[in-house]
Amino acid sequence: MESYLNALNDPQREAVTHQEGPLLIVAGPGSGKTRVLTYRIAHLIQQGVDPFSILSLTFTNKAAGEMRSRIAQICGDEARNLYMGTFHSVFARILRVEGQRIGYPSNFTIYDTADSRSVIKGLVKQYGLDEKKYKPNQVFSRISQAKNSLLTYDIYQEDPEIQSEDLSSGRPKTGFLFEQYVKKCHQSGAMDFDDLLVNFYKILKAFPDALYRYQHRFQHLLIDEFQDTNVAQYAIVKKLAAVHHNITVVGDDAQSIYSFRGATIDNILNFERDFPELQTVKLEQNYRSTKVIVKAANAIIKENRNQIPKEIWTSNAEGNPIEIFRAASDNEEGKIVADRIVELSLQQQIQKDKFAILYRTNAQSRSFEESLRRRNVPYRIYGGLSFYQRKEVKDLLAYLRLLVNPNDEEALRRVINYPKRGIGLTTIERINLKANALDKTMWDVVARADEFEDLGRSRASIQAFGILIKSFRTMLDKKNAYDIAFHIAKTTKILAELNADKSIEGISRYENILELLNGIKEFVEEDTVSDGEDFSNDRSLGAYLQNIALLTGDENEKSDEPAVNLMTIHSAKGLEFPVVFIVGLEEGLFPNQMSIYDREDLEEERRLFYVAVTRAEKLLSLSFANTRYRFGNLQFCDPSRFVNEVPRDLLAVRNQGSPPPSSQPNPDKSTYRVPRKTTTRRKAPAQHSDPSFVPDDTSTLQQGQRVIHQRFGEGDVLSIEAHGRHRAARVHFARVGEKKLILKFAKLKILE
DNA sequence: CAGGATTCTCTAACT
DNA sequence: GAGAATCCTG
Repeated sequence: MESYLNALNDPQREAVTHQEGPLLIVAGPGSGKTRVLTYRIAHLIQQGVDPFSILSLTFTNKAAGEMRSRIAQICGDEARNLYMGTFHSVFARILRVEGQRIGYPSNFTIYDTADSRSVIKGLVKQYGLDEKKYKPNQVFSRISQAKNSLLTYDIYQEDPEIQSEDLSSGRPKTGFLFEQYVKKCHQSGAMDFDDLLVNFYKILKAFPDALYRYQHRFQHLLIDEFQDTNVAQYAIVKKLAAVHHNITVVGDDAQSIYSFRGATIDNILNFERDFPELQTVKLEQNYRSTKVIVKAANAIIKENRNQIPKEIWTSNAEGNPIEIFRAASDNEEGKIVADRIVELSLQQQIQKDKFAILYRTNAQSRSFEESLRRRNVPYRIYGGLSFYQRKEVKDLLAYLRLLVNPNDEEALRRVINYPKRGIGLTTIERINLKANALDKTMWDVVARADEFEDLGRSRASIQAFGILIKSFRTMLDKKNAYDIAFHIAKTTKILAELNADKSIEGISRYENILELLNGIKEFVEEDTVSDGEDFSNDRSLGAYLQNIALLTGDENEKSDEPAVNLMTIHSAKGLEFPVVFIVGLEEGLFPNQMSIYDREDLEEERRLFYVAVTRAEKLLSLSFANTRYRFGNLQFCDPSRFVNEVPRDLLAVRNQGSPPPSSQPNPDKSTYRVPRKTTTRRKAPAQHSDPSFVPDDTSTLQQGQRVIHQRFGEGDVLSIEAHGRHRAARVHFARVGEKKLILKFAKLKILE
């Protein structure tokens, strides 16, 4: 039974058999990280550690599921007792029990980002703030950032630096909105994703008995993808491990790609400081990729200034050179890639599921979908709009949410007039005002509509709605989740209404509802769940909602036909494929426009490229297009600088596609150099390209001023905001639309 | 208040 | 180019 230790190399074995105390595993891509983690957990169990006392945290559901099943393969049933899942799902589970301490019901709702934005939008309206300035998205991400750094709204509102940032971005009321948002969520019995971290931390901090309980329950902590944890996550983990110090973290600074979400590499440095007796193991041997791919990866990451020096190596075969394709357009890029997939799978008998197409943004999937469909190549898209985010699905789910938690205001707003029952916006606002005046929730007002005279003409409809929901609620204890959901879909006529729509979209909506009902049925009938993060036997409606709230999209796999994998690079993290296509390698797309002005941002993009490259086992292919549709209009693109960072002797040019539309005589086919600034061939020649253009000092630039940019022409400054440590201006240019410019770098003349 | 027409906005990544 | 938000009319 100890035989699994023989399958490991020295550092791997050291990591697996490490006894007590803190352990940092620095794991390069393909170095057997997941294997080490799973073996380590299995080893702990074999050594007599109770699986109930092991907490293992991962970053995505995908990773969690994979780990659990791998451990089950070694340890069998015992694996079921492990406490294991994503940070969010594990903490959500704990908060069902502990949330009461801070005034949350055990059946609290989890708001997704759409719900959160909707709350903020409502608040902006309610307080009469400028809806043009206070965009829900921007306010929300500001609040989210604060929460992930464990800043409360009090601190936020008192911090002079934060306040001056909000002031200069034209949103001084953000702190106020933060406060109102938190209060509104609390009143609605709802937590957003960030609250799942923040509130757990709050409880650990404020209630010593709770802290004691979890410190002693979780004797061993294991954290995967540690480089992608944020301040809140680390603060919690640190508290939990403070007594026993049995904490293993696995990470790779070179693969840190979530700083936009508050992840900070400082956590690794803090870890060494907080646990001084730390032992470190480095896993540098790559078992995944060919020598060519490993060499390319090393060369790419060397371009970054900030990194822990290390070099991955492999004893695998040299392998084929990296292919590179130039396409005239995004559509042609789709065709080239699809053709190459067909060719390879025919020539070398490669199964379709061995291929992956990786892109920077979800929007890029379309040209590949089209070309694959045209060639009858099956494919599977990961990510994008999840099943549970579709309107019709959310609508029916909102009924279920409302039953379980009537204070869930977002759910109430969603269904109060769906299907149409004559309760329009005016009436909804009236209910809201009344609720605010009485310091009650909207549901309280609806439920007691008969007591309120002044609800206008729709009062009867409101009453009827209240009675309807109450009648559904009586089913909660008697019927299972499926029966309730089906009953609702039927009696509200949602099913009939969707079935009546025979358009293509209508049919698909109807099918989605049926699929949702099916899913609920499956959930109800399953007696235990052994994979995924849920391992309780609670089959109630509340349990169902909790179960799906943190799912992302790639569940519900129905076809088992081998299919080409399409996904963003972010969601490809942790995965590997024999043949990988990295597409859309163009300046402004990858690296993304937003990140090319700041070294740290650019380095994160480069790490993302590094992650993409290291997904490939045997064959790697890069491609870019000369033109691409974005915003629905044609843009000309330069090849990504990242292409040039791949050593030339590792590259093989596969084609030159159609000649680029501009005059470039397609010079040396063996290389694609990024044109230097001087040779930039932009369609619209700059109006002010004259060398005498002398930029003004923009250190005091303010919103409302008018500026001239060399290339973009005249524009109005919409706002000044912080961008990392720099000041940035959001400028609307008459010719090219809105751009965000880092003032330190942008050359601007001030007009007025 | 509902339904249709039109306009706007967004596109960076995920729990 | 899609999907949501807003406007307009009945």
